[in-house]
Amino acid sequence: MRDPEATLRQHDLPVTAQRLAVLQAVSRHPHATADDLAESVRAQIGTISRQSIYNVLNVLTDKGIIRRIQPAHSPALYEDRVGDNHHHLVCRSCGKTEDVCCAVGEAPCLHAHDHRGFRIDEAEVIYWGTCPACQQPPRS
Amino acid sequence: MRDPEATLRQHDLPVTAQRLAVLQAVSRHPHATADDLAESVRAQIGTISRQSIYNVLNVLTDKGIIRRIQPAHSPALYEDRVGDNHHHLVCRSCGKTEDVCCAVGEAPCLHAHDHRGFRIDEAEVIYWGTCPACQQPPRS
DNA sequence: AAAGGTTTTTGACAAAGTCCAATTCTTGAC
DNA sequence: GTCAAGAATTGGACTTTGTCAAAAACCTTT
Repeated sequence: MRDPEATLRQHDLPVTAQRLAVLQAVSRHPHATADDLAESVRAQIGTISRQSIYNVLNVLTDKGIIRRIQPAHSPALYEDRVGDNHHHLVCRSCGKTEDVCCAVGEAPCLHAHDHRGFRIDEAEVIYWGTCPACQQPPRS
Repeated sequence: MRDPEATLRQHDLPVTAQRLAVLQAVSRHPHATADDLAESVRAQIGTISRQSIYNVLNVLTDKGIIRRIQPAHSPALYEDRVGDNHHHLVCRSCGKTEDVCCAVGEAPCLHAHDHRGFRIDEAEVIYWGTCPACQQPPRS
């Protein structure tokens, strides 16, 4: 995130310390939970209420400034990287989450299409597996 | 589901009224929530505890007899149809959920592959959009 | 029919997030 | 710069979805 303040203004959002800090925290910690972000924000500006964390994350998500992903068995994760329709790789064992580019060229990811009368606007893909660390046998 | 009782026995699960009823309810109501299923089961066998609903759904899911899907902003949904790696179409507005066959042939859905050292075992795809009913303008 | 192990039930509990009213802050006009 | 108006933040209670644990009831096998 180049200029968080400008980003807020561009979207007609009043600039507050909480919003700046949350936005920077999301930028610094991709795939963090609301709780993780609260900790990071508190380290930066002292205190913030739980409700504000959610308020800010919700408004930023609604404006499309950040993106929310919600893998099963996990609280929502937030990321900075929007508009490129990338997907995610999630470790079933430890929850480690990584970005992954759309694996099959344009379809079905970037190409919105209709199906059964549904107007489709997004294809969300999560690849489930085991990360390198969790593939290691536990050692004595 | 042809023979719920046989299915349970095939998986070494003791046959109970609760399990039979839950299995039949899942079969009759694809994409239902645990709560929906509880209602359906109660209509069939009178009463069942909330915990049993979860116990049964969990054991059936673990055995691969049913499948759990967890779209964002929704409690978990359960379905009967397993092993064919189909995907889902979800309406952002009303939550209506439909099955959809893998849209791009074999990849990336049925073909497990590795990426960044992750051992991938499943590609979960959710198509988000607006269902036909929710596309209608509200009428007076 | 009885023993043993599994399920079911009940009730408390936990995590993630939302609702609401009161307070504080930001913005834009003067 | 100051002030008013509207927006954001806070704190606390609450909701939803699901799990934990112990006691009671049940299913299978002998």
